Amino acid sequence: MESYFDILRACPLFHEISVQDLSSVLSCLGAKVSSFHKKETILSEGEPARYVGIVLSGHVQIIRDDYFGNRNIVAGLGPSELFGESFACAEVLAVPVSVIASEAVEVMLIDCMKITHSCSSACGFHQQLIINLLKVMAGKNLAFHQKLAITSKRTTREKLLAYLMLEAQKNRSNSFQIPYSRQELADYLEVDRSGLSVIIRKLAGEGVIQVNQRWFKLLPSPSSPEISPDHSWW
Amino acid sequence: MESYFDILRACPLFHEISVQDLSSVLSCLGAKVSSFHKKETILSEGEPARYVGIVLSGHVQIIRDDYFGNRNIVAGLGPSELFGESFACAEVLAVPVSVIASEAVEVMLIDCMKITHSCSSACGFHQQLIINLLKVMAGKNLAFHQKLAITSKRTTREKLLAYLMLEAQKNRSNSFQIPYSRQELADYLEVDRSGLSVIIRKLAGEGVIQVNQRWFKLLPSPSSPEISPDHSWW
DNA sequence: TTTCTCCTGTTGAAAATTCAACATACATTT
DNA sequence: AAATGTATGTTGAATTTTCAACAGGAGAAA
Repeated sequence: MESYFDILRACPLFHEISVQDLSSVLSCLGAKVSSFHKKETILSEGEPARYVGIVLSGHVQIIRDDYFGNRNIVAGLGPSELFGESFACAEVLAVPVSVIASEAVEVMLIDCMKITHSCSSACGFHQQLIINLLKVMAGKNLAFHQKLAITSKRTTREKLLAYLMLEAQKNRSNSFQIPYSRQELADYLEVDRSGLSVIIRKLAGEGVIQVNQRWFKLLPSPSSPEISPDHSWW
Repeated sequence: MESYFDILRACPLFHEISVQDLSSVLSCLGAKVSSFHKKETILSEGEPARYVGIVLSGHVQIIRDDYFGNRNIVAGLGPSELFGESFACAEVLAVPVSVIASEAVEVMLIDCMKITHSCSSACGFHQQLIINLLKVMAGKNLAFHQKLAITSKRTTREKLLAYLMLEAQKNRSNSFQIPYSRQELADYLEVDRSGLSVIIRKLAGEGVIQVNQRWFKLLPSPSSPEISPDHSWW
């Protein structure tokens, strides 16, 4: 368990909780660690919600498939990030999405009730945990607004550029690596994969971006100044 | 203030708080009531977030306009519903959306800090308020998932039907009134208004729905059974 | 190396959306 | 009654997306 402390310290759920206390907090919460292989399902659509998950290593994706096989990637999550907290808090009987391991992943699972209900031994951390959970959820709501800002754009081109600009902002650099393959990026942006390919090539041809696999670089345009100092990357 | 008690009692933020205690809770929170005319702006994009809003009467819309004037209606909210709680909790310096009065509206505004930070007089309600706020946010997250399930559909027809089915479910009836005009519905579904008109007429022609202004009725199809007992409405 | 699979890019045709412009209906104001 | 403004439906052209099918390349496995 101790080997994950760096990840857990960066996890907003444990903000303001010291490393020394972490062990006792985790055992009070009954935290368990599980591993999943690439493509394995961590939580299936339709299941009741109970656990809050924390990504310890690897990546997971929140997905929703419709009856015709179209996949929508709601979000991708990396180390220190939480999933399932909203469903568990709302005590929904059937979660509307699935959570899958997009690559080999380790997650920590915590029964949400153990967070929101103070324990009998009255350890003094629940108050802080609840406040932290509140902030996590607020942050998740903001993330949803960002996703909406992307997918509400009408064309593939606008969606892609909106996404890339947000990624550049997150990475504080004009060049960055995205966590999605082409098909996954299309599923995230809610567009057709082949159409996305065409747009990417076109934007590169216009000198708006440079691309190499999962690497992207936003090139400064004459009108809009660059976001941050750029440096070559290939 | 007392005239709003029925609305406030139905507000999930005050769940498990008795009507007798409501007055003292509200004064402890420094709750204020404001009125806004139709189309007036309650909160402007770019402003810092501070207040949680509760709709007392009328309707508000959470909107985002892009630089080309395209409007996206993120959500519409009626009496007893909250807005702004995520931004206030996350203490964002510039909210990414605006909140406008889609019709004449009264709202109660509460400083979010007063909720999340226990007061000096140590009134015993903060713990309950925070738990309630947690559930509200969890519910908002679910609402976002629903909205994504609608807007991630690729065609206007699928978006409209997904929306109408959710409304029918909410109203527990195949016939219901939607809170949006045609333009607003198009902005909510993220599609073109005139194209939406065409689809609505087509669906009515196919016998899938009946429409009259804001009234919609989902007609049972041979394959899928109806959602609930239907009754004529015009 | 060879084979196989998966991922990505390409293409063209079909379908759907957007856009602009106009017609109609309804309500409100003058 | 006339005028005005707003909301909605209609239409056709231009644009964009989707869909299906295929080709090339990278990597894994035999």
